[in-house]
Amino acid sequence: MTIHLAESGENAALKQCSHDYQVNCSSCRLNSICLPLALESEDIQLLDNIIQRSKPLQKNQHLYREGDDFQSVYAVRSGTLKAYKTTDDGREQVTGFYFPGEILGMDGISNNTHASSAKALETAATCEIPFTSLEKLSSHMPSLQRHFFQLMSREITEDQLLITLLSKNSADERVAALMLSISTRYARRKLSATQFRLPMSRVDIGNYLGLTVETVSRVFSRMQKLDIMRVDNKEIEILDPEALRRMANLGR
Amino acid sequence: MTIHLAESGENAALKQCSHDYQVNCSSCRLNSICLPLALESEDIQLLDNIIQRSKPLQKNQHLYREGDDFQSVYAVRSGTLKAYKTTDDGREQVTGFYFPGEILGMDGISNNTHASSAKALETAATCEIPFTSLEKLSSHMPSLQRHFFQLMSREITEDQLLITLLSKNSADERVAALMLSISTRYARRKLSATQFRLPMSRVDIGNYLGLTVETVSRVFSRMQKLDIMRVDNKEIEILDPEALRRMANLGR
DNA sequence: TGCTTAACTTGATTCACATCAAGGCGTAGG
DNA sequence: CCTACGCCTTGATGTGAATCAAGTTAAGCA
Repeated sequence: MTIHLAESGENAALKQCSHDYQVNCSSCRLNSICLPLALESEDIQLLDNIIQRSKPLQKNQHLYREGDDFQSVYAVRSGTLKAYKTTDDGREQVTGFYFPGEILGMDGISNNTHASSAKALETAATCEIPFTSLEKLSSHMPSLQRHFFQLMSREITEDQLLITLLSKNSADERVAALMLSISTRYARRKLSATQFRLPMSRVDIGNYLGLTVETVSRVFSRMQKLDIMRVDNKEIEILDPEALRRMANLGR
Repeated sequence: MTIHLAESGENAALKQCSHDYQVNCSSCRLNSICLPLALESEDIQLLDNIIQRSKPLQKNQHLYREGDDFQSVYAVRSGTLKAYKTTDDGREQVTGFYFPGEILGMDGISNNTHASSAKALETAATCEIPFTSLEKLSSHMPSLQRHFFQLMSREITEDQLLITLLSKNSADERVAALMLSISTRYARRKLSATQFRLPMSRVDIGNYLGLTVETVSRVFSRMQKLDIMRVDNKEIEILDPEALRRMANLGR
């Protein structure tokens, strides 16, 4: 069972502080939304065996960088990360934010090279899933194979949503849509859907949504004035979810 | 030369006119860029067995529609298709163009429902690959599993490219980038990289790139005036590829 | 504790592209 | 053959968000 104890007792120590350092998928409170989803408990055990849990990343530390050899995909255990690409002229494009239970790094599969960089927006812990092991395991576990195909497909549909957002929606709509998306993701983890702290800066938000910081800031002010949200720096409180949905104008 | 005889001898007839109606992967001239890529010839045979080749779609016919049950992914054999989503307020977002050898429909895997619609921009033939069969086959053929993971990952990285294009680049840059992309895809099929016919309308281009028809048209005029491209309705000739790359401003 | 720098907000101005409007051209159908 | 419609182009005008410019608040650090 023991995977890579550097020295004695590490595993035992980890078990003791399991609230911030989960040691296995079976006991992880994210397992219903993460990769183990839809696996039998014995299968979860097998998956568990290939997963490597490393020490948390500090804020601004990289999990991987664009161009790095692709070895693994990662599940977020705690904290938040952003994925981004750097264009040749040095500008940055944020391609996604990753919350606990979400998987990142799949864009590296196609070329065996990470197509984007990932850095921690705050202290963050991840589970590393070596891809070759995952591939082998998938061959023997149809439900895992299926689930991983679905995860990749989900990434595609989410990218398409962002594409539509960028090409068809106004600044107000984009920001509102992001707030709704974040709210939903908190709710999925049984956290408040109406009060939360944004882990990313205004710059990151603008960057993700194809807007400037100034515009993002103005939209927040506008939402505040309309009593749709209370915005106190990174603390968000959604006062009128219905109005927010109307503002996002995405339908349902 | 006769193409789709309904009655006897269909297979034999097809073999005779294999240049426009490929009957198997082994003899398909697209097999080096399509799904069979990286498969052994005996494995290609197995893949071949699950693939269904149906009669061509006419222009504007749908291959599948958003919301349809997901059963299969498709490889383009000839012609071109566009994938698009319809937003709740009725507008359309083109999410991709698919040329011969390219795979579409993977966005349906996540929900067992097609997340976008696909329609033929001109007469087009496809190979239907039933997904459950593909899954089973993948379990037994590591190289196929790997290749399909890579295809999905490629779709992700390409969507990310479009995201960056939409959020960071000017109208000129977007159109130039699309022309380069199309040029590359023709070249991959050993066709001219500098002279080709655009299968899609200006509306579709605008829709894909988040621009209006008028803007697309103006960019084409500008390119023509600068002697970067000759544009005669849908006929394109790239006169100065280097200048086009500079205009796209994507670096290499 | 105060200093320094990063992150955010707000206002004034500019600009790229959308919108509105009209005319040209190629193709299908009577 | 002519008419009609879809598709494309070009011009004039409007506008949402970018840019430029300050100032404020929050946060790291000596």
